Amino acid sequence: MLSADYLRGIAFWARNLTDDEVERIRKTITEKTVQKGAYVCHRGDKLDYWMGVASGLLRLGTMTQMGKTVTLAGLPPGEWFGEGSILKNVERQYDLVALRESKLAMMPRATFIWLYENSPGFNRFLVSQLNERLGQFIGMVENDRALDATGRLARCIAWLYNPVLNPKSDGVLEINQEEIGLLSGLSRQATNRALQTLEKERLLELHYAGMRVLDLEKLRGYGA
DNA sequence: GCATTAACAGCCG
DNA sequence: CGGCTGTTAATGC
Repeated sequence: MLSADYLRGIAFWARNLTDDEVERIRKTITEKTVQKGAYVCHRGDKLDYWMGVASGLLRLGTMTQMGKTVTLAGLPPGEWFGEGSILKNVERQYDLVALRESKLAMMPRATFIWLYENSPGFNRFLVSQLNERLGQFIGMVENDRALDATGRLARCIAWLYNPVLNPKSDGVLEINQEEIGLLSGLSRQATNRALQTLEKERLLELHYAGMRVLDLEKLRGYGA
């Protein structure tokens, strides 16, 4: 069973809840581990859980008819997702793949609905999360048409670093070049070149299997 | 040209 | 040693 402290560590929204609320829901939340490359769900699945990334990294996306992968978002630790399908009680709209071994926290639909109907703190969180997502996707539509590889990579890094959606970020992204490439739709080699360009411009600092973000605003607007 | 795959040597943990 | 990184060479659109 998850402790209240552990839950608050992996779920930013739990800090908006009263102790009573946390006590009431934490018993209902379970965890599971998924292996690298495994699908968490496919488009069209009916999944009765709201899920959070406790550790690892997931990719949210779809396939075109040609079998080409389109990434819609990367989900680093601390992010929770699926509220759209839960609220509407419909099938999942997207595929979800683990890019490395990941641990998922799963909240049953009944618990989610209970929070939605009873907890003001939870609702404040939901509104800010939906608002943040909306802003991200609008930005994607505006810019993605004419961005070069470096621009797309910069955008992708800015996503993962989003402090509202991903409150656990402290400046260091633990993601290797292959993984960020998978999210950006670039080969590992192209990713490597783009990262070096961004480092030369001092927008980030490369580390072994990770990087430190130095200028989030410039990354977000790169090439626009 | 530009991006991708394949291959390899060097480095980090 | 195994995984990650930086380069280069060959190939495709």
